[in-house]
Amino acid sequence: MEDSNELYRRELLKGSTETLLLSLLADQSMYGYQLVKEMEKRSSGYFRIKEGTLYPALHRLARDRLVEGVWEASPNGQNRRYYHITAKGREKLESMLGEWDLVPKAVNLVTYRGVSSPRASP
Amino acid sequence: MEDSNELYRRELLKGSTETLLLSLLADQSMYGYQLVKEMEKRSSGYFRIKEGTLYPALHRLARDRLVEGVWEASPNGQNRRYYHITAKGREKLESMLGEWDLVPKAVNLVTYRGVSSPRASP
DNA sequence: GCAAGGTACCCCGCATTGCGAGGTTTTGGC
DNA sequence: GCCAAAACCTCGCAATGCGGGGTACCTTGC
Repeated sequence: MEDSNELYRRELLKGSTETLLLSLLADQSMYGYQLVKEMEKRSSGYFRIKEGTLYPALHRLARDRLVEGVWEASPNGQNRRYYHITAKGREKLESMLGEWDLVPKAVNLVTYRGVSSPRASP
Repeated sequence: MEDSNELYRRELLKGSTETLLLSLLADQSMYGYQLVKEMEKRSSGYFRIKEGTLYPALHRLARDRLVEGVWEASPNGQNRRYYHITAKGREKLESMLGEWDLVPKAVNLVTYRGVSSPRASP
């Protein structure tokens, strides 16, 4: 009875991938594979970004100049593409996190569910 | 500088439409047009579901037996299709809201952003 | 020295969703 | 009679996530 929820979750997470990637990259530069592992680790296994999702997303971010990818040789000699967040990327991240905060608030307005933390109030 | 955010929001909200609709219908039965207005009203204008989104979504919900649509004549005599949530729909809604709670938590784990409300404990 | 598995990158095609644009019928105000 | 609003609907596009497939390198065990 979990598989229907998996599809639901997939749809739910659409659009959030780029925000999450930018968040990680705002902290430190990483390469693709590392991003997958780090994401899973930090979210306690919740976010398991697939490679078929990751690389296209990184390319979009690069295309929009939100990150910059540079090939660098790792200590072992293997080539890795490290992604660095740009100034524009940081701006965008701020704006995205702002959106991210609004959504649950609006959802709570609609669903009512316990007036748990209406901390905002002039 | 708002239009890029609109596209982002659109992606962000993918998958949440059905949850929102079920939430409203859990409260009381409504017809399509009413759902649009009520959603916008309750969310203070944040959610403006378009008809091209609404009706397909309602049909999916009906197909999955989460809601039931019945034609009824309104006081004026005009025919409206009222949607009623089913028992299965209520179950599903619970499960969806559960997912909805998990997401922001996992996001906070990844983004760090202030350990604002770690209310969840043992 | 070599096979196997992990690291690390990538692309293609499918499924799903949200929406703009368009269309229909009925009601009500002028 | 006419036009806006209510109320329903469909079609095609764009965007995303992902499974499956492909490549190349490095490390480890034997």
